[in-house]
Amino acid sequence: MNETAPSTSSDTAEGEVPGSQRPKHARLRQRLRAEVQRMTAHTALPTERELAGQYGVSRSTVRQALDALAESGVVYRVHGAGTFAASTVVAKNLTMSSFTEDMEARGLVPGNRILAADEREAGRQIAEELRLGESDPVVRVMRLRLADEWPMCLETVHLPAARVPGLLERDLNDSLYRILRAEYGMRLVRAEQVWTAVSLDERSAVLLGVPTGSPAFQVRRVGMDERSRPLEVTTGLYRADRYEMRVAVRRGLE
Amino acid sequence: MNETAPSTSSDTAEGEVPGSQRPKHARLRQRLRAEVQRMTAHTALPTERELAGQYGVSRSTVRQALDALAESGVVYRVHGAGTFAASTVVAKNLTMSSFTEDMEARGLVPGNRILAADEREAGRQIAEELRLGESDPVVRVMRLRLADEWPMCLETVHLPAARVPGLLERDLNDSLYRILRAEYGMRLVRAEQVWTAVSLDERSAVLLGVPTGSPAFQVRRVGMDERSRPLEVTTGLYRADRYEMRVAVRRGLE
DNA sequence: CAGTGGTCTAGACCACACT
DNA sequence: GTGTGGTCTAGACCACTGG
Repeated sequence: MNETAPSTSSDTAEGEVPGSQRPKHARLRQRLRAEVQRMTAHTALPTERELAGQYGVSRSTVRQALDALAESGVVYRVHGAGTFAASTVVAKNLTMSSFTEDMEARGLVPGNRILAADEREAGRQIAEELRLGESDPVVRVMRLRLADEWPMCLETVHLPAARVPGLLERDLNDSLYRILRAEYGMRLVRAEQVWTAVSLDERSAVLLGVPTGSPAFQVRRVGMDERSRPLEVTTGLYRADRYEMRVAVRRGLE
Repeated sequence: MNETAPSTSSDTAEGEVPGSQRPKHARLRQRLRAEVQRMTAHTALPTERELAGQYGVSRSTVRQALDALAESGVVYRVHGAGTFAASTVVAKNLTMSSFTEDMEARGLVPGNRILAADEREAGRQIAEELRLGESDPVVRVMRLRLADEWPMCLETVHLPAARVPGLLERDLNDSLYRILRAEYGMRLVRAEQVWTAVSLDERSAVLLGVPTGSPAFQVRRVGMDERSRPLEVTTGLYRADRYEMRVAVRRGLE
């Protein structure tokens, strides 16, 4: 990217921390995404060879950037013809995100009301999902999650107690996942989720402020680190009248 | 792949059509996936350089194959340490699939009962989603979809009539998407889906064989080709007691 | 046909993990 | 240190689109 010149002493420009140098393909991807999103749909981008020249990188690096953008549906490629801006993306790929991030992405202000926070035995199902013993202690946090002050979701998080000493003494009104990452080094990067549609029982309905029997989304998630080790189990109950899931999907390989 | 030897006359083995030669990275990915799934979790794969040697390809090609496997959660990589088999993947990435494929993936036998098949005006919403005029004709196909002979889903497909001449004279008990692809060259590769949880009205509940007010998944999908041009709009109503959605998700880039 | 994206190679250097 | 994955380059050829 920067200059092609051998070494003008400053490779990191504009107040960047020298050590935090991101790879060229990542920076290029970011720049291209910004430009593409200002283009009208189906407009052709410069060719890969042109981009390589313009940004002073090799064609492989350009392709690495474009691969990611094509993967997430920002551009599409037509073999032999070119690379084009895709239609305005209304739905993103489904990614792992916290309630806080999810609401912020929807333009809503996330809120929180702790209903319970305690330590208890794992029990059969949780133990199995977290790969613990049945009587191992787990921390349970139940929260009513708000969007613009209104009830949106009833959420229960289970964590291995051994991994999060002192968690119950902390302020849980913050994003729990920021705490887990910052204080306990738990980096959730993958999850397996099971979505089901349910009718709300009386207790849940009252908490969510809707009639008993109203439809709701139930999502059960096992969050894992990069090595696929389970770190947390979360169950969420979302009001169906206020929550929908938008997803962009692609045909898989072979 | 195969032998590194210059040309043993047969590069395409086992009854492959010579013209259908798939790229090396795709074949390697397939072989590696098969091997990895026979390994126990967290076992290290050979190094990238070893794999390159073993299969007679360059390291870049190995990486192209491994990138795809890491993306889909089959393996994970640890910088400086190696590449490892991930835990048994119970959920796949969410991909675009037809009802038929979906049921077959679940080990169920898909079935079909046509409820209606006709041509009508698009109307406002469909027209907008298919980028047609409001009074342009669309073909509508309503089907009750069965799994192991039992009602699973109520599905309504809308197609631009101009794109599918003679469709209504065909046997629609087959996979509709196979017909669209084979006969009309419509290649659905992307879709935007909106999932909601609903309570079934009386008419839908009767058709699905459950009590009125039972919970259900509703999914509305706009299917598109590689250039993001909409080709079909489908609405599905799934019995919540027989259908759940399992998804593997990852944290997005930046 | 010229021009585009798709594939592949060989080689270099860097950043990180593990011992 | 040694070895791993991560980044990047320069160049070659193929497959496809579109005039």
